[in-house]
Amino acid sequence: MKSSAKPVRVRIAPSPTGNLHVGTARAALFNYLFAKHNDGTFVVRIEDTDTGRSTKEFEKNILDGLHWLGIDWDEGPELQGTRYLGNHGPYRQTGRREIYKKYLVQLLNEGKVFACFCEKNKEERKESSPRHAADLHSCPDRDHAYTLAGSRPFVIRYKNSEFLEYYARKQETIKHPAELGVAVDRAIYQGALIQFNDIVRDKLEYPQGHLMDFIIAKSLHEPLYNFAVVVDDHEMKITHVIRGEDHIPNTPKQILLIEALGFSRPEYAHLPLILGPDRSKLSKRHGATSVDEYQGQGYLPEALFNFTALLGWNPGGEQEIFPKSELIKLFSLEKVQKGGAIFDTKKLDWMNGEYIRKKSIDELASLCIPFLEHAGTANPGEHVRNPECLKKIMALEQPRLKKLSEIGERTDYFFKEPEYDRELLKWKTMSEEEMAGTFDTLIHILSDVTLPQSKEKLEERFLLEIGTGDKGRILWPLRVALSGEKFSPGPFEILEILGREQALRRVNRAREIYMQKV
RNA sequence: GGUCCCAUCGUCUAGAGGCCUAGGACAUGGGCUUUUCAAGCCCAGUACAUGGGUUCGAAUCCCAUUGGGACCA
Repeated sequence: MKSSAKPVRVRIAPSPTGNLHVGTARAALFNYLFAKHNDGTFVVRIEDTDTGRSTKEFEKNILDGLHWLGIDWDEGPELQGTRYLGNHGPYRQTGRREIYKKYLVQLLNEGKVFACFCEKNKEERKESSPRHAADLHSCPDRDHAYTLAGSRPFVIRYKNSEFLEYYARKQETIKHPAELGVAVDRAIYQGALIQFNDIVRDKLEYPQGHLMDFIIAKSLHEPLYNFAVVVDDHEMKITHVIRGEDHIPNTPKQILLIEALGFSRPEYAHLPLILGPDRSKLSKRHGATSVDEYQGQGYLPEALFNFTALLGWNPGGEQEIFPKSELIKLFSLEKVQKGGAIFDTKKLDWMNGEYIRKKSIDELASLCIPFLEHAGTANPGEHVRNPECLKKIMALEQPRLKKLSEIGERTDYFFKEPEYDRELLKWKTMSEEEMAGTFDTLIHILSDVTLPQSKEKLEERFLLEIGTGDKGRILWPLRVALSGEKFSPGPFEILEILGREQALRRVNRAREIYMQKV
């Protein structure tokens, strides 16, 4: 998708205060798809701070998670920004303090912000102020000249109320916001309505009267999110800001800052939220929320990528399974959904199964080995060491598996003799005599055949013996004797893998277990 | 509480005024196949939140109500 327009540049700004949340991953995914679709650049900038304790660890987790999903970036912390269009780094907020300071000083000098030395901390304000007081903050410092004198703590506030006064002067009928108190009528403040375009939802607007002086930095060295992100978007030449809907309320503040700094406005696209089953924003109380948790449960990156891409976006056809390249080809922000989407793991499970079935046996085997070892069932078993055997097991489980993490539990009977209830051996309503006969037949056949043999050959041999009767009479007890499970793959497949010695031992043991109690 | 955003099956969604007695997928139920479970194939049920407009015609456009969510406090 070559476009003759200027190349798009998008970014994500994860804050390393936790693991890679699926919401962040989805935002990354959409940025990635958009960038790739338009032959543009995808930037990762880390919104770190000094206060975060395990920031480094979380950052690694986030970047690893993105890599695992198959989302790679053109500029970001690991690549040093050397791949495209020169260096826009550093890509960590803590490395850019001088840049922020420069713009902070500029705004102070132009009188567009002021240093506020109010001692009132957050708790005090909460208690002493009427509702909305935080929005209508006024303090004696706002009229003072900027000074660094004194070591008192201060915050830097954007002087929004001044601009409101300007609008007020333009229209004589307008009252000063302070006089109006809480009720700010948007019609009265028409002139102060911040409007911006959103690719997903068309026009959005916000009454400026609701954001009076707001804090943009805690000090010259500690910029806050809204300020830092505006500076970085400008410095990094970001053309499209694609992020979650929860950022809509930040946008007007950022626009005010963009205008104060004389930057140009990027295009905005706000993505619908990913919700939990109760329709509130997906959070820990809903269960797994981070990409590494899904990885740990044995979801394939392709499946999670495909599933997440279709959460809040759809290319319009009836297809469900899309390889990454196809998603890139089809992606468009215009087709992004407006309403939030519930993260439905049932559908993810199905999709994961589809991707598991697409894997080659070799790939599946190497993906499963860590899970087998983790489950402890593969007691570094001879079967794991024996690749031929492992492959056969994989082929058996491939159509059944929804998550790789199930592999241990599903196949542990290959690695150790199964435990089961005596009654499970009985097929429908067989009598004791019939069961005894079945065991005789099984031992007879198993002693006769030479294993290993293909399951087709085995089946042929057994059917010869069984004749035209009810096959379950022989096959159900055999299957249970071999697997100990109520549900499992067929007896011939298991037989083929276990070998004669093991099979005979298990059938004999089954007979013992069955006879014991009578 | 204030502001903003959103609204098609249980869930993800198709739908850009007539192709809609609303299509697909997951999930659910039933069937085929079958020694069991999967996989596969076939079938079924289930949705345009409500009320007003606009229009010859509305899931689609406008308004209100209701409901949900986000952000701020």
